[in-house]
Amino acid sequence: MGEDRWQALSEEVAGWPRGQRSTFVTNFLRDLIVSGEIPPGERINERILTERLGISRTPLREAFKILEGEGLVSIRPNAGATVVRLSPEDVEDSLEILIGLESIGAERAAERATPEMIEEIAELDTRMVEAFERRELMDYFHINQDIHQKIIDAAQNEALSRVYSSESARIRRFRFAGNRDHARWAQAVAEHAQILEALRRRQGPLLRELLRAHHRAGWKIARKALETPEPTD
Amino acid sequence: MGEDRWQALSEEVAGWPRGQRSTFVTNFLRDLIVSGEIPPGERINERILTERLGISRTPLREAFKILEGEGLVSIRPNAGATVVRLSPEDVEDSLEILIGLESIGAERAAERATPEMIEEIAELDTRMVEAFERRELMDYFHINQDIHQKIIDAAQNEALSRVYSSESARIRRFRFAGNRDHARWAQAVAEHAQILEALRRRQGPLLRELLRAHHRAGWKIARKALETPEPTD
DNA sequence: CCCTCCCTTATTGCATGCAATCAATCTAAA
DNA sequence: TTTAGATTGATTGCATGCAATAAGGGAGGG
Repeated sequence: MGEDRWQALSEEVAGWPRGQRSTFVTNFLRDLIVSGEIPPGERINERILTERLGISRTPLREAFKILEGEGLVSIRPNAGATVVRLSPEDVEDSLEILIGLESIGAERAAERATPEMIEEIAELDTRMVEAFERRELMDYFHINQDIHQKIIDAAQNEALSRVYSSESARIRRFRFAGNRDHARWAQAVAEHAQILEALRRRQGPLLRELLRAHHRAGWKIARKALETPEPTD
Repeated sequence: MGEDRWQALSEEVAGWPRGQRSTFVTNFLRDLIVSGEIPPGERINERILTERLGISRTPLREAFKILEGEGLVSIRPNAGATVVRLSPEDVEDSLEILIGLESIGAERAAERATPEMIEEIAELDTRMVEAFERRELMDYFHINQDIHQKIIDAAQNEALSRVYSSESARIRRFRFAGNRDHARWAQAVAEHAQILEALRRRQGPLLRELLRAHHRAGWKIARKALETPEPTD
């Protein structure tokens, strides 16, 4: 559990404004966790992080509590915070919720999305296809996430956006694996074109089914990559 | 915003164990908020609460962060924590999510509930009918909440249980209003009998539709009670 | 060789102190 | 009278110190 992992982030966060320290640490830590930079099962040492970030333990510990609420870390009394280790079943559980939420969102989005929202999603789709053609997986992945969140947002249900975003973050790392397979990647791009078209034509039920199939197919591939169990460290 | 509200809870929490203080304060505060004892829009004063509870500000502030994540309070820098004020639209948004989640849960529960789980729900249902006959609204309400959560739990999807529980808490206070109308109350009890029957017979789709109708009917009544806008204080 | 107990050290949980910020009141000039 | 500015008190954000606990390691007995 190398201290060297934290070496990189020396001064980069100095001077976070008063009143937002815990928020910023939370976002920072969440990124490290969902990107997999801090691996599942790893204990997060308070002292090392506070020294590297140049903040005190108080806002860091507040961040732990927030991330615990999001299901990203687990805090045991006197044993600190560890990154939660999700089993394939946990991921599948979350994915089932996400699909359910997107189903709700899809029908509402088809009804309520403004032309501007649809246009914004269309632009993201264009950028995503470009990223695909350049074979920039990371870019592609982020734009992809963004599109799905924007479709949800188009439903204009704040609770839905909040829950979806939080649940989505939990399993982001695992869904990334779904794009490793190149054939699947190309297929996903094609599906997105259909999804956009259904949204444009405001075909709610179709949109719902397309999204459902899209996720299931992605997960089928991602699951394979996860069959290799993570190290128990 | 009387300090007297907190008068009651002097010594009752003394001696909360190390390592669980913030958890306990969180639960305690959540109860006060979802029950409406701390009204929406009210600012929560740290000093008063810490003095009454006999704890320091640190675990209390951690509780604020957790509750903010749950959408129950809002923290503004240098202006402390205030109980969020939900509009009828916010409640309806959350309710739509809850209905969606219960739909997922219903079908899974019908497939996966163990006989023990169903039996437990049946016992709760009996107790709920008794509470109805004794006209004990508060008891009834709590058992009712418990039944819905247990149905969800029977789906054996941890993410679902977590999200449902959190989202349910957010709008608990508002759903309470749905039972004020006596005709509706009796109707709700009858619907619960059908719901239990569908679960026993493992009729997933039927269970789903019964729950959906149950919630919609409850909300229709509750909504009336909320048309009277809350004081803007 | 292994197991148990004790001790040391690292780390956590929480209380508290200090500085920054906000809010309310007062003063003075227009 | 009104309003801009200053001032003081209350409250928050964060850093830090101390006590409690856990984790690790060695000594001693089996």
